[in-house]
Amino acid sequence: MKLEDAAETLAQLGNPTRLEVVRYLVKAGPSGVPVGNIQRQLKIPASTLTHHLKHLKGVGLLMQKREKTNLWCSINFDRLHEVSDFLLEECCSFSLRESDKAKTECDAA
Amino acid sequence: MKLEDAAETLAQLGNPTRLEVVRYLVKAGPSGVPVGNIQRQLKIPASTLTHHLKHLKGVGLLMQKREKTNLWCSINFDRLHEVSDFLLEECCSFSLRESDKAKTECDAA
DNA sequence: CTATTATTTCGATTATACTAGAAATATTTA
DNA sequence: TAAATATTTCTAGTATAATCGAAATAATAG
Repeated sequence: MKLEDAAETLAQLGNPTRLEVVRYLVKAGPSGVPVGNIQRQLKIPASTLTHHLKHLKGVGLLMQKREKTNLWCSINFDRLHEVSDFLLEECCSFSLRESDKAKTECDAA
Repeated sequence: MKLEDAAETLAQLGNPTRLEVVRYLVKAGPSGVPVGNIQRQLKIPASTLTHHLKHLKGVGLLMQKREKTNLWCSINFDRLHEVSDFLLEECCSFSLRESDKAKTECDAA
């Protein structure tokens, strides 16, 4: 993952409203949730939500699938992994928490 | 980690210049690097760099320690872990990549 | 076709972030 | 104290983002 792409993706995750949506979708799992459901559950005005969904889709975090009148949204877990991987990329040998220093999880890397 | 804090931290990581700094500091390891070193290596104007370092410090990603005229900067790896943990929080059971679906790493969660 | 429900576009307001040059401050060395 | 190096503050221009109401556009069901 290129730095610019990672930055853009992180920036999109860095908005509280969007992060809330992401968390909601993560909990919803792969089957996803309709837009209106998100809107009602998280009490986000429809136009605001559409705006944010477009952002999330733009960086590949969101997948959408139409079924009848509903637009189902689901998280792209692979993309979420890519971002978190980028954050920890190449820091394994330095990344042990103090509390984990005695363990050896990272020895293999 | 609270959602608002995670969002704020992710937002700070979401700027390309700052993410470049973070990556540089990650590679530098726990001993860190002086501000001027970052500035010259990444060719970031001093005032711009100071500005960004303040942001990173503000969300606890950056630790600083003075030694003579140099201000040494190092990454707070624990904080970096907290953020990436938040991203994957509670998505373990859904978070297998397609290519990993056959494996069982997440079965314990 | 009409009504209903779902979602998006438009438009406008407001706020905040990025950038960097110039000047200021701090710290050390001579 | 003066000179040199390191870092920060000040300031200002420019750009981009967040928000949401109202109106517009799907898509389906009756």
